[in-house]
Amino acid sequence: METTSDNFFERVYAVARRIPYGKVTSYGAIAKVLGSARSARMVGWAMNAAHNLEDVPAHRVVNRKGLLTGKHHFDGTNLMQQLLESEGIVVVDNQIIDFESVFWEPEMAV
DNA sequence: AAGGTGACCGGCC
DNA sequence: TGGCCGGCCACCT
Repeated sequence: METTSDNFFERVYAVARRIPYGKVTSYGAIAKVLGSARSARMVGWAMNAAHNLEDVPAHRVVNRKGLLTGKHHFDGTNLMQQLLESEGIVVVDNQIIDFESVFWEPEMAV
C-alpha cells in the first residue's frame, strides 16, 4: 500500500539503507537528496519511525555537526555510540571524531 | 479541520 | 561549532 505519505518515508528509508558500513550521513544530506534540503526536520521525523525498523540503520544518521542527537531515542543511552564504534567510527562525548572522513554522501539510486 | 510538534539547517552575533 | 532565531514540511491528536 504505497500511499503518498508512506512514499516519503520510504525515500528516507531507501537512502538510509544505502549507507555503507562504517560510514555516516546527516539529515540535511538525505533531505537534500529527497529534494527538500530544508525539510531536514522531516527526515528526523521519518527516522523516528525508521529506527523502529531493523532495515534502517538510523544509528548511521547524525546531524551535520557529527553529533549523535538522536541517540537519546535509541533503546540504550549509548547504544547508538556503541554501534558506531563497532563499525570503526570513533565517537567521543556523543560526537563523531573525524566526521568528514566517515561522512558519506547519500544518493537516490546508482 | 486545525494546531502543535519535531532525531534539523542556515544565518547572524 | 558557541548560542539564538526563523523557516520549512509532513505526521499526530
